[in-house]
Amino acid sequence: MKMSGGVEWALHCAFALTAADHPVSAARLAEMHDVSASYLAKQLQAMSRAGLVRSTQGNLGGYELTRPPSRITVLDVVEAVDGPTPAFLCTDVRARGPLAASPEACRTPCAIHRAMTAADEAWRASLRSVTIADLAAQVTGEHGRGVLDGVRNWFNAAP
Amino acid sequence: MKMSGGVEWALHCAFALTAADHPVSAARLAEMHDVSASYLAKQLQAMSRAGLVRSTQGNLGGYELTRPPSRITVLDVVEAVDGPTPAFLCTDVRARGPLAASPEACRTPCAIHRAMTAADEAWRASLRSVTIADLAAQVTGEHGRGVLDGVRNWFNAAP
DNA sequence: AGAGTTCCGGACAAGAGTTGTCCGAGTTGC
DNA sequence: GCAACTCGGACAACTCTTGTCCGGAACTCT
Repeated sequence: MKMSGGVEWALHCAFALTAADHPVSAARLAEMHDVSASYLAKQLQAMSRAGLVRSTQGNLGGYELTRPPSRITVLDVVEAVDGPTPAFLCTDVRARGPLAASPEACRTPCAIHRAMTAADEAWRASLRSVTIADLAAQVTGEHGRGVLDGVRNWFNAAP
Repeated sequence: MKMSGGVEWALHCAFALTAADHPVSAARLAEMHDVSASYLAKQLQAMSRAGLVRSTQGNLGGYELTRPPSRITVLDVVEAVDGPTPAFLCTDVRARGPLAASPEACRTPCAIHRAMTAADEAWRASLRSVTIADLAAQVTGEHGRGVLDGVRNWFNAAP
């Protein structure tokens, strides 16, 4: 089981956009993190489809957050990029083979399915409890306010 | 993000082996669940490597649980088949690019890394809280004792 | 209005990981 | 000792992710 690597990029972008007061282009975000611009664009488009960021075209266009960072959870970003589908999908094994359970017994999800769903929900709840603003607060609390200021200055500097 | 489909098979096998008092061959387990025998063998080998089941070769060989089902958690099976690697792997994006953080600032995992690790741990804790015996108890509580008895009888019947 | 940016969506190739199959090594029972 | 049966790991086929690229549309500045 592996999560899409683009999730990490998207989270870092969401964190960086916290310090921006202008739209930031995808190319600039890619340059900042030293990652592929073409591929990062794909993640940003996914975030745009999910309504987390707003994209403006044109000369001074780019991406900006649609909501205050305290209203964007880590789960929002993960689901936007990686998809909302749970990792475990039940194929109803109990309904196959010579000992197949009766169809009416399969109306409720099986015990295995429930255990996996509960774990998935615990995972989501944990990600839902952390917002982008929390991440920013942790970073400034540990490494000082200079980090976000540096990002803002770099965004405002000429390319 | 998608989990290996073999995890579901392995869990069903672990559940079925609860009702067995003899070693059961991989072919018989595959026939019972109507899945590919060759591929199911791979999952059983992984469980054997993890020490969850013991394999005996020869004429009446097969697989059997090494511990009582109350000592085998769902997480044990998931990690045996799907691997113990967490889904999220941090590539230390903050240490790259023109705004790279200083190396000494990267001694501790970044905030994003911590959030993902905490969620992963919550997921694992949920899976760890359910044992194979719990699954069997749920099934008998909902569909009666006949289910496990049927499995046992089918195992004891001649192929 | 025109030129220069920028995003958007899709098509496309490369790579990794999963899914599935096969045959040899070893063991057991007769 | 023999034969039958089993597991175990090595071997392809396939799907999905990763990554790239290009044309079209929209916006800003001159």
